[in-house]
Amino acid sequence: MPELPEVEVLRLRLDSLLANKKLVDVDVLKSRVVRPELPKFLKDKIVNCTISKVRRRGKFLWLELKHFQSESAFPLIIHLGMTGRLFIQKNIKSLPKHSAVVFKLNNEYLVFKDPRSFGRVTLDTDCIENLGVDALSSDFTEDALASVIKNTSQSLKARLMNQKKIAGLGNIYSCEVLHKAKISPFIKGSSLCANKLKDLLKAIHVTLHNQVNFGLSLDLDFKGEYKNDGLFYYGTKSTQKNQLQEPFSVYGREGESCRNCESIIMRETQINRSTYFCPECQK
DNA sequence: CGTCATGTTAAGGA
DNA sequence: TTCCTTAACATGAC
Repeated sequence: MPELPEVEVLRLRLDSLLANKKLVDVDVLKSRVVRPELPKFLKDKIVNCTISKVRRRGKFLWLELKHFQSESAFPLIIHLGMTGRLFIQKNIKSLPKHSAVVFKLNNEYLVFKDPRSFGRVTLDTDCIENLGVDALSSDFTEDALASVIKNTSQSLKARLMNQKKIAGLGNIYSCEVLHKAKISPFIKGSSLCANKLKDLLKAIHVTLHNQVNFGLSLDLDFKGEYKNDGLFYYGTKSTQKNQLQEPFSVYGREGESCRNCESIIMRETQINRSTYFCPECQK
């Protein structure tokens, strides 16, 4: 589920559903997902806290918690990893397979499920303190982008995916953004001219905003099924006929033709991931 | 059977 | 020290 637009859509929906609700209990079913602290420590800290706000930076989501007497808030951080999903159930008579953590509220349950267990629930703030600038924040300027992509031996795409430099772009949207800006994923960032740098910044903004709007347009119902379950999921294209499709330009389109120039989209391995690109548009 | 998958990070090398 | 590359984590879809 997990790049910036999907997490942002989830954040907006969760914020309206969870604000001012109280955490009554927590049940950790997959202890691997709660790390590095122990599940008991987590439970002791968060039970009886109230959720004041749901926040996000990059792909990290957190519930801002307050103890009933205390003024200060602290974050309960949730990262979805590759397969994490969050949804709300009225009861827990049947929990989905691979449920990892169940948060009990007064009249409902917030369920975190994660088959691959790459996701994480934690009180340890190291992971958000070391993040780079959020790709949708107003601090993500031309200067910020320039300082991230120059003075390195890494390829431009590797740089875009480095969360310590820019928070929010993953493999899908890094491919998409570079195609939109018509820039090769394999070049060094230092070789980008000023105009191309502007194109790239704009492509990042437009692509991410469009995807957030797309996600908000989906009809989600938080029932915890694979479809319409409260998650903006990139696999939605395989659901109902009247559902909008996520229109990727290059990602997952190896062998298909580029919509700009008709060339065949290629796939190559780069930093252990698949990079999809148009060899004509992105020279 | 084999290959691929939206992500992070510990460990090792330069 | 810092910066970079690789392998590993665990399960499912095709």
